[in-house]
Amino acid sequence: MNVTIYDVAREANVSMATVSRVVNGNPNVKPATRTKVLNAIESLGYRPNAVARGLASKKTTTVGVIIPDISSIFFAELARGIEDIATMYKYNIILSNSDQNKNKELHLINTMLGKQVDGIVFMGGDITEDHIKEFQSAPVPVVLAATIDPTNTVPSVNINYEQAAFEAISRLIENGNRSIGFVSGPLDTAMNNQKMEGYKRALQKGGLEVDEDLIFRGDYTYQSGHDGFTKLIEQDKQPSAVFVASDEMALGVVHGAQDKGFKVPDDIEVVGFDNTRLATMVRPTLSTVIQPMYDIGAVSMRLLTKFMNEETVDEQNVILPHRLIERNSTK
Amino acid sequence: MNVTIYDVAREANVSMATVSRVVNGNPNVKPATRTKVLNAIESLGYRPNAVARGLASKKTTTVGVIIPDISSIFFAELARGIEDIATMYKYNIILSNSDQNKNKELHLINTMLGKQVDGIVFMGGDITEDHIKEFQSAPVPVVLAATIDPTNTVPSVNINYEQAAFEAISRLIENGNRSIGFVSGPLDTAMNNQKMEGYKRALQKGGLEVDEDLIFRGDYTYQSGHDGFTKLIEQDKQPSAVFVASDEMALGVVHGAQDKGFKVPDDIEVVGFDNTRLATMVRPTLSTVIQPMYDIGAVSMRLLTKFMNEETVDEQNVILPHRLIERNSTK
DNA sequence: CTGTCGTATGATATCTATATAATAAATGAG
DNA sequence: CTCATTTATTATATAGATATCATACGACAG
Repeated sequence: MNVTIYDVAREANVSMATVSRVVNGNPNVKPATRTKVLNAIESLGYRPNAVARGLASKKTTTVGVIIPDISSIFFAELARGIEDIATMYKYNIILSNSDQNKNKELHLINTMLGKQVDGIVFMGGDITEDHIKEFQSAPVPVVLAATIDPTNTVPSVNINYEQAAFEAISRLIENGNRSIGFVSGPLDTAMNNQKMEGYKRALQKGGLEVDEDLIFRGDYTYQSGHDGFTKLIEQDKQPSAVFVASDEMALGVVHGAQDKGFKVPDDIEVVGFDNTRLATMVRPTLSTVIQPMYDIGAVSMRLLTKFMNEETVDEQNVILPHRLIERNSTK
Repeated sequence: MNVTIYDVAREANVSMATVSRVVNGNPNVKPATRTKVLNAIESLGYRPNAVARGLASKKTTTVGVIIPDISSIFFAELARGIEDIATMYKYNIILSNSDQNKNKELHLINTMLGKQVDGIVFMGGDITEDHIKEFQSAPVPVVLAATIDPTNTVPSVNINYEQAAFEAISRLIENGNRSIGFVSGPLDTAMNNQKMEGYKRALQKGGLEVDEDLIFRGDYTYQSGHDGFTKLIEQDKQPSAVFVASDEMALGVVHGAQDKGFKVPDDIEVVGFDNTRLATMVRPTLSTVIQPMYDIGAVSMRLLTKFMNEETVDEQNVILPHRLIERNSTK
């Protein structure tokens, strides 16, 4: 049997209420009593039972984190941002992978609510009405990280994907490219649609036509980037530049080009997205859109703490700054 | 106020005990009663409170996972293996980063035990006596994943790092290399010492001398691999091959070599370690030692479930197979 | 010296389940 | 049809903390 608050109380000759006060740093305890209790705690090796505490106080100091895939370099970085801030505010995180499967996502939300988490950070792809209903009926706050709710109903932290894509493409147009391919992510998410819109808007503004043959729908993997390039280069209107929706796919594009004898950036310019650590691990190093993943994680967790503490929040849909960094895969 | 088991009992005109039985799938419930209860649960939207359940049953179906850095591609893959098996066995995981800081590690263990986790998967570097003491006095089982306890006291899942390094070096010697550099990880962990021993044993067996100038101590980052190569190539006895303790550093070595005008593998052969996804994302693709990270995670979690269920375990220190995969960074 | 107020402490209800023992109902044997 | 057994159900203790309200104790004002 474990040592409980009651054992400490007996050992120190006080009531459990007093022990509780000492443990929780309540100031209304005589220093002498405090010492007595502290000694008892020490000598018995007492460690408060967080489960009992959670039941009595209705706070678990635990937050749920739902993530598509922790083994993805992108989400892992986000998760680290979340966890660091959680630790800073004395929360622990329960982390689960959803694989962006809607049923899993909804199920995980319920499991976590059952575990009485004090809040949830959600990362996913497609936010449906069912998701929103679930979030709104949840008894605790929910924050979306790097995840777009088209209705802007749920608090979230993102960058402006449309604008970011627009800027990247505009830069490629400035460089003189007249035919620009796009290796996209799966088009069932609002985030990817925003990138698509930015791509199209930039082309239009630059007086270029949108050619559906120059758009390849990848799945974020290196291999799909490689495949994407192969596909694009077969088109009549061969692209002289490719905008890619993630760095990992962009590496695939770079190597796909090199494997076919193209020189990057001389024959083909490539711009990635995210600025994961990968971007500097290729030759040539990758020009990419900086998406501050760690910060998005950190800011969403911080935002969540505000909701959990019932602090006032002036803007519940945070947009963090992005930036295009030009390395050696562009001219 | 939330709906509790008591509300359901009243609604269904049964006792809370019966509701509890239905919820937990106890067969001793009349089908008619079961239906009545299920309807009440449905109509009230009852969701069992896992915290109360945890307090009463002393089981939380939650396990703690202590990991050096979730944003590392290596550990992220391990974590995914852990989480998948945890999910399979209906456990959730509380995940925390330790940065391999001993105080943080010990503190996290205590926090998690306070939260009444049913078990712990621990990943770290240096396992000290303090760690072992902590693990042994813990009221729940602990399993080490990809982490070596020199005393073999604590259950663990690893590969044989010494043998793996030995084989990699032996292969390089077979290829005719007489001067082989080693870019190591930090040498304060048993794992890295094992790699070092394998390196030395292979050299000795091959009749080559161990030259401390050909050993560079990196820190697992790409940059340190790059630096490592620069350093090694300045030595009198220039290496014609480099064995690197991680893939990320190996990429650094490959690019370091290329940046200095060396051809890989013609001038310099490079062998990495781990076989992370990075290995196929470089040109040339990286020859490396396959360490099955996902499997190590999965097997350690599976091992932990056995301990938690008090099943018998025949071998508590599991060694998984490794293999050298030769790609294009070696001849 | 009494009454009041703030600080320190205690007693007890409460949180929401499970576990256990007691009881009631149903089933089967003789 | 009765009694023994098995199955179904209830009542209640319990897990280990916090929250709330009550009480005791000094200090100090009047």
